[in-house]
Amino acid sequence: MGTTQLESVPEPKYWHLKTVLTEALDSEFSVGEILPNERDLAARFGVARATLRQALEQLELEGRLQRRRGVGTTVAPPRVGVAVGTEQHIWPGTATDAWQPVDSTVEAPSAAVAAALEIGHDQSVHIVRRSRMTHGQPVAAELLYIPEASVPELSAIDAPSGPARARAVLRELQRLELEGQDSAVELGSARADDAKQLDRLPGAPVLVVTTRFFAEGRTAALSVATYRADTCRLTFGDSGGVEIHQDPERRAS
Amino acid sequence: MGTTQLESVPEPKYWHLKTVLTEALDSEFSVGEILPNERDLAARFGVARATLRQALEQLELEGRLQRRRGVGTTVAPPRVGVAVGTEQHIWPGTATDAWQPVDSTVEAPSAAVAAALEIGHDQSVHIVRRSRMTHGQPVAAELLYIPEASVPELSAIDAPSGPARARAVLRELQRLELEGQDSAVELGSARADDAKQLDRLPGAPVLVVTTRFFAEGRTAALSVATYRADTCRLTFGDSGGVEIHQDPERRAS
DNA sequence: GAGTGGTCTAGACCACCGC
DNA sequence: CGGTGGTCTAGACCACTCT
Repeated sequence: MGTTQLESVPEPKYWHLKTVLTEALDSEFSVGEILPNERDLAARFGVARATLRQALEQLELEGRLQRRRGVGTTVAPPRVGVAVGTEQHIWPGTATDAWQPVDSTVEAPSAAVAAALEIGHDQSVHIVRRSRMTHGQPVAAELLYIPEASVPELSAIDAPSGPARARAVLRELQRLELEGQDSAVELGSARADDAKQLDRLPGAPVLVVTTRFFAEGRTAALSVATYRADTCRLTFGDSGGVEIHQDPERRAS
Repeated sequence: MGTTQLESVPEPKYWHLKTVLTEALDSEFSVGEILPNERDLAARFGVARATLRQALEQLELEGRLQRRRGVGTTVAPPRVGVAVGTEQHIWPGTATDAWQPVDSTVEAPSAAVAAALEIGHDQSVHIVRRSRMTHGQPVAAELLYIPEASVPELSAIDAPSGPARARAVLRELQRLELEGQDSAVELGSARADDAKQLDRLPGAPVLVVTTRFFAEGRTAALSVATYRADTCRLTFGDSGGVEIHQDPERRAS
């Protein structure tokens, strides 16, 4: 009876692997360093490649690793904090805007969008696509839904297409005075077009931030922004940077 | 050359599967209904079980399915919106509190926690464990770190242990007047203890909400709350319920 | 073309739940 | 106990990137 515990709950191999790798990342690797390839790592740990991949996938989900097909697996930098809660950073068109307009179209809204905007299913909306960059990397792709009622002066289409068109819509929208906003965050997986914009594969985990903007007593716009879950930490509130994790502090080489 | 496109980008099977299943969920299934088991489903679609599971995993990640070992796969209800942004709902001990105290200990803080609380590594902190319920289901597990300086009257330990002890700490903390707070959201995977509290397997995807509470010009407390990513939509701001998804509206049988 | 990660297979066994 | 989802294997081929 003096032995170690009988292990009534044997730990899955991939879970143990993840722990070992986490410790290795904390102590033996520096940011940007490339790991051995999956086949070598699997052999080194004496497991099947699929099992190793299960561990790597979790580590990537937690933002510790970055994997790129055809290239390799590298140690990821700490997640970047991106502000999503302060009005200044979000209300389209503000000076310190991290968003880049991509293009814009006019379409009939889906039922869900129409409901959130409190408009009829037949009233068309402007859809502005934007892209958010941080440190030269794309971190978010956004679809901004704007009822035509919010930009009444835009009846005649002056701007041809592309970014110019998007900017024209945003310029009109900016005339409204923002009265409040309302956000929700949930986990999703990247649609094919978002994935391309975010430089990820389709299905990659993303944080979907849905924001309603209120002006003139109505819902003036609806933003659905998908952020890369692996590289982003969304910050709300006054100051911008909490730097806390459950695990011990990390170090660089 | 009159044929369909040459498909220079063949869609992965699991991705196509996911699409098919999503449509089936939207049109042919109602919330709570149980799906055929994985072996049958795989056979029906003519794929290996592992491939089918890849599709199911994504659907579970998106909150469309719920899988329980030994039981089966069921159609998940829409995600519940949980408010995390309003001070009233979070500041410990408020009347309309959805949190249930579990227990409390005094420990030396990890380096990361000490840094966030701006205290020395040697000053011990109270750690209060709480659990958040919604609709009878556990949705979040929290660790609240409270420097002893924030609850000076608590030097003598009156309450024995467990929930009573936790409540005593919270009661003291509540004396402080909250001056502000500061949150960040990121994706993580559940640690073993959190997973048990959330009724999930270790490694399950969670949304980690890190909140700093400010009072008396200091960081008075630090909360690290892990929410079930599959069932929760975190809401910030005034009103509580945005109900938007990228996909068409869902229906019930 | 060589090397990487991404997809897929067919099978096995295990842990858990409810009967 | 039978049925479920969870883990694991050993192999194959594909898509991509870089040189």
